[in-house]
Amino acid sequence: MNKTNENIPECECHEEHRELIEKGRATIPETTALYDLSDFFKVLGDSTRLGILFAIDGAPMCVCDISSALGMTKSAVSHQLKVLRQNRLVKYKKVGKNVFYELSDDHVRDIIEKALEHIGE
Amino acid sequence: MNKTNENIPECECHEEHRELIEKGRATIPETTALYDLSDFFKVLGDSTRLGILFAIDGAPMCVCDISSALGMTKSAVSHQLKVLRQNRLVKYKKVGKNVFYELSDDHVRDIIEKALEHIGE
DNA sequence: CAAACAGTTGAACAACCGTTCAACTATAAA
DNA sequence: TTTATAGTTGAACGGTTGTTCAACTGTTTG
Repeated sequence: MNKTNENIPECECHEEHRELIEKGRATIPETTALYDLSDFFKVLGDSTRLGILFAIDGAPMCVCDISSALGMTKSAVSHQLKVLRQNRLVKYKKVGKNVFYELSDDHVRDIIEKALEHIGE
Repeated sequence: MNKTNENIPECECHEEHRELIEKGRATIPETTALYDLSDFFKVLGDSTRLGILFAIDGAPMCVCDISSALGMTKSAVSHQLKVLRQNRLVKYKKVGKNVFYELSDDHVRDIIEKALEHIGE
């Protein structure tokens, strides 16, 4: 027979596994920290944003140049730069008509490098 | 006057910045590698999947226990475990009626730790 | 001043994604 | 073999997200 509206869980293993469950639950960060972490990875989970980060790694670039390097419109790039700005992954300087973007610190580079190592296997 | 259908980019800085653009473009990995990388981060960019990874860090857990630890239905957890399986972030063993999941290697732990460091600032 | 250019922004649309629901498989117990 | 439990799966629904389009701001140049 089918249970509609499957409830949160109440399986037999709970008797023996209660400790395990508690231990598992204890290692999960609090909700807000978990959301912060997933939000951070979400920002890196887009090829356009990653492309921008790679492009400006080494030397700062203006929006137009980034657009050119990626082969995308300035608008699309600007929208993604906003996301990167809001999440503190890039910083920028206004120089005349141009806005130059660069990586905000080395942490991000490290994380991306570690991820590339992980994939290359 | 407004340019509808904004084209890829053709700004003045291109004359002087041509080298910079080429350099930027050169540091961007090829398209498939960029997609692999963003796909990897996409997998980590969900609080449910992160929760699962934290829960099973240390000791393998069955689906029902993971569901209990997260306070979610088995179905929702199973769907996300499938994503984690397909991306080689977890491995599993069948024992009787249960399926025990654990982290597939230490790489992921390192990356998550680095990301937590980055956020805590 | 006006014109041109760099960049930003909001609305809209389509594509994507996570959860729910219902049904299914498989193993274990009665 | 029948029943109950653990887990998986596909469809559907609603919310999110990335790009496009059009309009806008601000700076420089003529």
